[in-house]
Amino acid sequence: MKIQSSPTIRRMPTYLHQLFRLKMSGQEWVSCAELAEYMAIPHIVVRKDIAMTGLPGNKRHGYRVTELIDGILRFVGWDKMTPATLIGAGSLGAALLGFTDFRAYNFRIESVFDSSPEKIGREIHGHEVYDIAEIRKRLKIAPPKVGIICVPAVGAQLVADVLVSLGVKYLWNFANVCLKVPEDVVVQREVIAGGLAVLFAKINKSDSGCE
Amino acid sequence: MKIQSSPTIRRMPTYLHQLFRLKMSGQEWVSCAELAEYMAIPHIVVRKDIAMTGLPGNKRHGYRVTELIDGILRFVGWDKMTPATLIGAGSLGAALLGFTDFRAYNFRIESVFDSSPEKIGREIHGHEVYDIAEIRKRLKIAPPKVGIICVPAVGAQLVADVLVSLGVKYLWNFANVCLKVPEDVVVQREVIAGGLAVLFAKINKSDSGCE
DNA sequence: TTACAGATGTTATATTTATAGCATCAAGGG
DNA sequence: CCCTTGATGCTATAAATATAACATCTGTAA
Repeated sequence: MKIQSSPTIRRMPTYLHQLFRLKMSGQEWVSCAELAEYMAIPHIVVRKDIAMTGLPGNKRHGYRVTELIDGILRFVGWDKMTPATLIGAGSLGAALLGFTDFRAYNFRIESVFDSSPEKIGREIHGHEVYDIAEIRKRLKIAPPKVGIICVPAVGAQLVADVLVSLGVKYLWNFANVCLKVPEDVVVQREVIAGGLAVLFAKINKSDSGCE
Repeated sequence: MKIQSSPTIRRMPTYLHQLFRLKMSGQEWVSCAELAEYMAIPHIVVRKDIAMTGLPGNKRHGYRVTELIDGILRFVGWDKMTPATLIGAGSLGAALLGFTDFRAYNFRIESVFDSSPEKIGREIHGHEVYDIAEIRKRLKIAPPKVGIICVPAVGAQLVADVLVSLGVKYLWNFANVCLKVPEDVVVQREVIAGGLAVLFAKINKSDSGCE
């Protein structure tokens, strides 16, 4: 029944993404100020965030890019491989399957399920779509750690129940409902409209002329 | 250069969604406890959130569902119509076009653009996809208030520049980059991996056995 | 009438997050 | 050799958010 959102943790993927780009471009060192400027946030925030990882920095050059990447991956828990399954290969599910950064996070979507005959058997971003009717058979032996729910709201609870009964303890829920799950199951719910609400809060503030 | 995420505001769409369902089912009154139980959060949180809207409640029955809906819509700024344009009709863009709650928020996506010949001219969830090359011509006269960026990371900055030059002051950015925009332009960036990071934070906590 | 239950409203406290200021260190240039 | 610059690290404060405890109101039932 606790609440937490942890803005610090939410910023980590953005740091990572930029760090990967820097690494690719051959840059060896990076400073808090540089990351902060890219993200348009105060550099203190970046410093504090990185401090949480426990990674020491060099007082002259900042942080070594590769070390910082490893440190953040370890901090978030992305240093070890995590298997996942995705239910619902609609547009949102397809978007997730096409998200390339997951590989860098060692987050592996190992199976994809859908109920629509048009989608079953098709391949999306290299993942074959299985029939949802086969989910028990396919996941019984080795249930993945994370279940990603991308089905329409009406079917989400049913999908969650099946996943839970298979032993999946962590759910990433994109459906527009709040799921009822046992206490030992953790749900992370994504609310797209939440971001829109925040945008509107900014609109209201700037439209009313203050600042 | 400020930072804010405002968990309170992010919860509003979820309240709304549930309230719409209650309204549809004919329920007239709702209590904080009922909303809290649905969302699996402490009821104090709900009370405080609703208090922010300034809406008075009835000490016996709680809040009138219709009044609460209107109060939240007004609080977020969704009581008046907001026109928007969406750039990038890939899977993510299509998912957004299929998000039905936008109508309830008076958030209207009036035009959709893409650069891919396969998509131009097609219709997605009732929206015809226009050629991105025509964006200046089509939006010059009446630029929408909000621009939704759903293009791949490489093209996002270019799209943002065009939108800004057309007078769009608010951007909802789903691309995996931080955009550089003038000071008077507001960007709300969505980071899907952020939610995954939060999920992993919960995994680490529960796996290490504390609690 | 009166006690009670169930709801909001109010006030206070704890916790988390953001911000600011200062100390410290390390290289480079006069 | 010392001073400056630019980076991290540390400590303190401010602001936002979550939590708790208590007060208040209102209908219902004994």
